[in-house]
Amino acid sequence: MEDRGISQAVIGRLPRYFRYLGELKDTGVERISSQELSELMKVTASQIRQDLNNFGGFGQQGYGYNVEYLYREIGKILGLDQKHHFIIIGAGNLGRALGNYTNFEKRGFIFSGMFDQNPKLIGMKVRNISVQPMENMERFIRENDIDIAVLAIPKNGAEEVAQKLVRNGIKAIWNFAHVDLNVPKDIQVENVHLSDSLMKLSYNISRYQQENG
Amino acid sequence: MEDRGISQAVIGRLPRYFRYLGELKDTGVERISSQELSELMKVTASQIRQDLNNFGGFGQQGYGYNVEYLYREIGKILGLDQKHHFIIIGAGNLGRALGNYTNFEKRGFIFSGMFDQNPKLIGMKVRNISVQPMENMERFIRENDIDIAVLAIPKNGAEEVAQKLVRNGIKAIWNFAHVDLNVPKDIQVENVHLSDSLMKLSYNISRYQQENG
DNA sequence: TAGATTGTTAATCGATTAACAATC
DNA sequence: TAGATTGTTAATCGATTAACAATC
Repeated sequence: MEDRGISQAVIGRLPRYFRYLGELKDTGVERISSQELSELMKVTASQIRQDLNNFGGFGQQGYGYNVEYLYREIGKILGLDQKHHFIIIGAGNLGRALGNYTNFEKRGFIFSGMFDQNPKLIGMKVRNISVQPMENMERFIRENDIDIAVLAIPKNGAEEVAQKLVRNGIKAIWNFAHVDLNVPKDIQVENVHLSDSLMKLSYNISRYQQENG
Repeated sequence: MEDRGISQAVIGRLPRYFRYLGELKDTGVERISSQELSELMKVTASQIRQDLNNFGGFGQQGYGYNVEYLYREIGKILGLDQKHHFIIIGAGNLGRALGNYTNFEKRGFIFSGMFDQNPKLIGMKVRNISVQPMENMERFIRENDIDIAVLAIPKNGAEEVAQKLVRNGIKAIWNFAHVDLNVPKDIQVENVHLSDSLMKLSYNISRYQQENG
């Protein structure tokens, strides 16, 4: 398994490659060299070749990379050729916003259910999905082959819900709650801590001002 | 200026320190050693000490760190002692969700305006803020001392809006549009590419399955 | 074939961890 | 003072970049 031990630094760059290649493909570009791509993406050509060669040789000496082919291969590496059913926990503003993102469907992520503990929100529709009470969640996961749960609830309830998710066989949690979840390491967790992101921005504003008056 | 050239790796960890210290403070913990904090946060004590010493010596030999003091100092480093006025461009689901996050206010980020090009959304209220037409944006930025713009629009319009923001003196862009913005380097940009994040999750699911059958 | 460009090895750079003297 | 723990230097580890032989 040569795929083992790919660093998260590399994995974190794959979606960006995928995006640029998709755009190139859509504008009819057939081939591209690591040099050209590096200028477009503002990274080194060396890094591009190193990154790709973690997964195999997708290029051809003297030619470069076939855009369509490379795009498709990176998609496969990212697992976008597979379908994933996901549920959203939390039908607040953020949960509803995520539920309405139709783009996820294009990448194989299928919005299958939505849950909330607030009785007022039960029955509300987000796209074609009705919000269900939390009590239905565990059974729903087991019966509907759900692999991803999107946690869009306040941090207080997050840990408890996460434990339930794990017990019912969820494979991955996309965590928007502002807390670090404590789950077994075979459960994949991707954190989106919006306020952390905003603080980084804040830091960089202050820093810039300090350095430049 | 000893603050110069702090790596983004370090900066990216500051909000997490800030969060843990805030929780410790709220539970009444007065002092903590790098060792104790390292166990809590699952990082090395060495990394904590190194990270903090980029900004100064906040601890005391034989004692550790005063939680309250360190919390406050990291807050200052992050610029959270300053007020930042922000506007949200795009009153779609995501824009509205972000506008409704009252937590940002606690950190000094003040929601001051919201804009959309869709006539149907003009006048809609998000908290106490009315959605205004895009035409008002440039003047609003100049007249209301806005430093941060939250870009919550589709990628197609993002670059054009970004240019307008820059021309009117915005300092930072919190970019949720799925595109890399082309702005001068004195403009701080923090990207939140949700679909990239989801793809990383997808990769890790596939990888885990491959390695474990 | 000659030219171009990959795949890959080697060199460099930066970030993390370990160790320990300084000091509270 | 003795013990604890920082601040900081040194060692290690990993990631990025450079270089170039392989090859299309």
